[in-house]
Amino acid sequence: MQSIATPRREMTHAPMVAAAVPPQMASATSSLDHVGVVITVGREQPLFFEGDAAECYYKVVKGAVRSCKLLADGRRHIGDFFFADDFIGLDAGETYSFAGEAVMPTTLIRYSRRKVDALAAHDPRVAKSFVEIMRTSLCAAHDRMALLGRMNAMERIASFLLNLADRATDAHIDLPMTRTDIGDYLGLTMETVSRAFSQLKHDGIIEQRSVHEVAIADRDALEALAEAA
Amino acid sequence: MQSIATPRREMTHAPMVAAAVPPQMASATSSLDHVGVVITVGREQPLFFEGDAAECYYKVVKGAVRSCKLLADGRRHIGDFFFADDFIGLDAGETYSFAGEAVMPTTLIRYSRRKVDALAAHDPRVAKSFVEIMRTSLCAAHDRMALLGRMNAMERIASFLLNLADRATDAHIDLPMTRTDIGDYLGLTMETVSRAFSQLKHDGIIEQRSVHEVAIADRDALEALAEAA
DNA sequence: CGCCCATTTGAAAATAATCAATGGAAGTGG
DNA sequence: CCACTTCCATTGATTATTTTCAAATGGGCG
Repeated sequence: MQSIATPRREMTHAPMVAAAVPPQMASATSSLDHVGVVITVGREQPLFFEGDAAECYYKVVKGAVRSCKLLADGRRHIGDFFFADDFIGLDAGETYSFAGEAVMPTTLIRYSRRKVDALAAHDPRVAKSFVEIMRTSLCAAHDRMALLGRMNAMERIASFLLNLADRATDAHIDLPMTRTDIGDYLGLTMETVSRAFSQLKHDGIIEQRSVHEVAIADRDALEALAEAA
Repeated sequence: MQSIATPRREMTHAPMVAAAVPPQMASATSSLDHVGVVITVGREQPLFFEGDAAECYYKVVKGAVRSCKLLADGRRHIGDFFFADDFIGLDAGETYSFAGEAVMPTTLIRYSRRKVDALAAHDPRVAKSFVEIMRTSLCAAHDRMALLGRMNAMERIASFLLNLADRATDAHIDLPMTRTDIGDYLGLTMETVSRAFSQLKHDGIIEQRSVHEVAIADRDALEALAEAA
């Protein structure tokens, strides 16, 4: 009875907060399917705004979503990126505490929160999978706080890339988001992000097929740069 | 049926992650009492280490606990401070993802995780209160990520003080932790923390009765400094 | 009373931000 | 289909904030 372990994602260099549904939960969450509706959202389009009444959960099918918070003077923080299989909204109270926006054209399943919560209330398997998602998110959030609080620019970028690499299916990493997005996610400016990428490329640690696609050429070196974690 | 709202803590300037048991849950969590053992821990003493098998939950009765993560080269990050009524450990997987240490002589209740989880498994009220604690923690964690990623030193300190003030029972704020602790919590150095306090004192925004006790003299000014959130 | 350790304060150094300009790719419209 | 436009990324130079290094102060505890 493995109530706790999440084989799916390693936490070694892993401050990625998004929580995919763990594989052993697949059957449980698939019971949600009949309350979900498939929707598509265009690039840079909002899913919901910060402060909106939180009436839906979402699961990403294809594409990428970011969660954003805006400070009073317009500074932006990206809380997380959500990719295929990631579940969005479990942490909401009455309202969403962040905006959800599509980074690229994205397909999602939208669930009525009311229905799903009711379903979870008398299906312990569903409830448990939700708790597990929250638990994983919480650990990842703590890892990312340490990253934001204590790592320098290159360490943050290296951790970020390793993180994405762990999620990726093949050798290359998709970066559907802009450099500004990455900066807002890592607590850096676009320029600092760009310089870090240039440095990694110059040092032969990554290769860049295009702006939005990189491959790790020297994983050991990248891990050394991120070793702080 | 208020399944969501947490009247207890306002999130306005509130990146404090620790989650107190919401008041409406008190009766539910009090059913835990007979599985808990009261323990006391001395100043700077460990409760558990990062990586230890997570066999217990804890609730602070009196005193203060910090959660710490160490980076490879010794840099330290404090994930959270836990005060009276805060619950510790719900986010643990098989092992603790951070160390728990008493900031001052502290009294806690230690719960067998196995027993509590079993209890939660067939008492929906307990399970629900746990989910609520995790949900609150997750929101607070996101707020604090934005703080760490996007706020400057003075904004972080101001937010921190307002946060503690919201939890405080009377007009003055207890700071049982050291300046280094505050720095490790806010992603700053001890010196930067100290300079911020000196500045606030100089500007008449806070008054310092002692190193570990301050009073907010000009709340509006402090809120203006923290307004970013 | 005196020692020790945390805090405060100061000066110098470093990291990242800001300001500014150039380069390049994707998409639009003629 | 090509040229134009626009937006994003890159690179460079300068500035600012915070860190680091160093010294002095002071409060609490034995």
